[in-house]
Amino acid sequence: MYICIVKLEQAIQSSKFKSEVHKATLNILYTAWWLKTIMSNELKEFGLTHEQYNVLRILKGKYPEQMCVKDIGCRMIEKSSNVPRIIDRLVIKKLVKRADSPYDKRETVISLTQSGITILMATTEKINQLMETNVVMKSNDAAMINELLEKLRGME
Amino acid sequence: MYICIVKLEQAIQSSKFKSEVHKATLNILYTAWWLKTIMSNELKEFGLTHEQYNVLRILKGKYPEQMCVKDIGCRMIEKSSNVPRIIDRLVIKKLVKRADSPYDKRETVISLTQSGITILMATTEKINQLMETNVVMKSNDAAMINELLEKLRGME
DNA sequence: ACCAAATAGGTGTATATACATTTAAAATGA
DNA sequence: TCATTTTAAATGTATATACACCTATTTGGT
Repeated sequence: MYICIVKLEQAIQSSKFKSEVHKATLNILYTAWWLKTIMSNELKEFGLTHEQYNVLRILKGKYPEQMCVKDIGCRMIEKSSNVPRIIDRLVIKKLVKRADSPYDKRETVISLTQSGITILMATTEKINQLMETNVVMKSNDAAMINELLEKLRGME
Repeated sequence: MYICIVKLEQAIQSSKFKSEVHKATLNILYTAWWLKTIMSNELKEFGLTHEQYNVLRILKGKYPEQMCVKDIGCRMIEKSSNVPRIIDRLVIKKLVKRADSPYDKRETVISLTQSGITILMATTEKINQLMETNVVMKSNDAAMINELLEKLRGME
């Protein structure tokens, strides 16, 4: 997998874009794929997928509290992820535990296990290193990206 | 599906980011998901998935020439897409045709059918309208995004 | 209290992603 | 030339995505 290609033109072998706006759309989609690919590459070593890692990180944010499936779903980057089945796989690996909620019998509450915490810490360190060395972004560039992306999603 | 949420903090219900750089990473992933979601919503009307549409557009770029499967794959935004199986579904819908290459018997060459052209034109018009009204991006903002994204993927 | 509506989680299916493997054909090179 | 390597496409499997649908609760109105 060729993840070192920099220019969009090379990456998708095309140089005719309808406009800068059209090119930016493709660039965002391509960069997201690129980011997911280099991250997944590291996660593979830990037997985790990108989405499983996302769920673990979300649980960590509330640890040691438990979270219900819906609240996890609301915090996912990709909203349509099928959280119950991602949790199924984390349960099999004993990284999280599922239990009935005592307050609402419809809810299932999820919590990190000790081994979930351990793998998450090791993984996060690796991912942070990876980002440090592979993603070239100064803080003010990042702030600019954040501003521009939130602007483009806005519609008032 | 709630696609009108603008701020990343609201979108993923989290306000503690390690840094602007970390936030930008999540923002890129979220924005790509957001873009794919609003596009897929339009494509559904035509019975197409985002990836099928991508393949049709790539074929359009060379039309009326044929393209081999590998060349299509090289131009995909998401490189790991499984092109043969995406083509399977386009063949079933009679939007593309598969034929053996006369020059290299390993290759399969793919071409748009008339009905592929027709659906592609109608779809592209719809998608363009959608982008026009939903994606707020001036040309110089887009240029800035392109510059920043290519910079962050660079590693020299 | 009771019924209708909403909500939480889970299940089913088609498609896509990620990765490994297979088969046939071409390219290479001793 | 012939054997090895490389390449193109397809296939197999586990996971994820995008939908629709189902079941058990809870909520809310009357």
